[in-house]
Amino acid sequence: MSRPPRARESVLDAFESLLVDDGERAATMDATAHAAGVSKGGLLYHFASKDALERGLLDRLETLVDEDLGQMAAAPEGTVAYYLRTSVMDGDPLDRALIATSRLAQGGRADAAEALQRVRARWADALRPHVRDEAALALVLLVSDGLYYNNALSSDPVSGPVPRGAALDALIALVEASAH
Amino acid sequence: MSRPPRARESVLDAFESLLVDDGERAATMDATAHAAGVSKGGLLYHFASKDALERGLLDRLETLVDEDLGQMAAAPEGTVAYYLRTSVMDGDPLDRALIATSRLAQGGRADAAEALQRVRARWADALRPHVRDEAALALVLLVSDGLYYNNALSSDPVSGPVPRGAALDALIALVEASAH
DNA sequence: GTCTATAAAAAGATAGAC
DNA sequence: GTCTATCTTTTTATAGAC
Repeated sequence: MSRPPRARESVLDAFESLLVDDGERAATMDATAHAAGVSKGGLLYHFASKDALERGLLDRLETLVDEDLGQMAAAPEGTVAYYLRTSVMDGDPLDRALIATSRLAQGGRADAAEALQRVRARWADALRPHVRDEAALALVLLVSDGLYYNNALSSDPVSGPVPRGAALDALIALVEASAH
Repeated sequence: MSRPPRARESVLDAFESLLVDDGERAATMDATAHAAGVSKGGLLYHFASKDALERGLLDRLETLVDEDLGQMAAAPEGTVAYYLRTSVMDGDPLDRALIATSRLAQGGRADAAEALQRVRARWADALRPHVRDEAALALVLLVSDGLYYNNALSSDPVSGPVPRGAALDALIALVEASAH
């Protein structure tokens, strides 16, 4: 278990927060350094370029997805239900890394878009044994993508058009009925 | 029917194309002017600022959604099937305006995000009479959102993870079975 | 309506002190 | 490891000629 430097992690946290809360435009190196409480020079010691900073975020995403795949396999409510429920953003580290990466991808960062497609393919492989056929798999994946898309759009993650509580339960029941 | 100046429209086309093809980062005023075949001064005559250019795109989206709602109500295959089928990007003007607006939204443009939520609400109102309940409505909307999200991520709109042909037909059948 | 020239600010990156 | 100072390039915007 290699422990990355604290300062490096808080720079990454700040970059991620700026992306999630204010969009790709706002996530400059200057703003990131300021939000992390370091100078631009301090930031550049840990990440030598904007590109390196972005790669740092993609690496973090990869690690968090590894962990999530483990959780998913062990979920008592079932793989599909776990996957859908955790697609509704509640601000956990994976949610944040995913939204932040999606902002980079839409900004025109090709490797961020590729990273997102890669993690989606890994989730697809994990779900496939638990659904009836490919159409059912597509349905589950697309509903999850839709949930993330809406999470990414609304500034307020709690209100907005994303179903929560009983509405989310009903949606999951509906998808599971089609998929199993 | 007010006919907007040709040059103005081609500036808007160029801006939209840059957003769709290369991302928000690439869609600068300089690049837009160049792609439209005008000078920066020429562009600024039609759109006095970056903000005005972006508002121009949002206005275009609004108009195209008006037209689409008319088409949707008259679709012989049914409202839900029409909605889902046209959520798979085939490069028509509405697809492009929607993806371009989504890039602006993720870039941090609050009014673009609001515009997207507004058009989503209009589609929801049009679909509601044609589905069983709110969970079914959420399902249809989220599958569509998921399709757009994936369209927006893959540089190549034809390959990539979005179902086409028979796979799309199977998906639509599955959703309709749950929704009607 | 469209152009060139130029200003003003912001962004990414380098150099070197501490 | 972290800082300040500086440089370069890019981006937005203005002014004014044609």
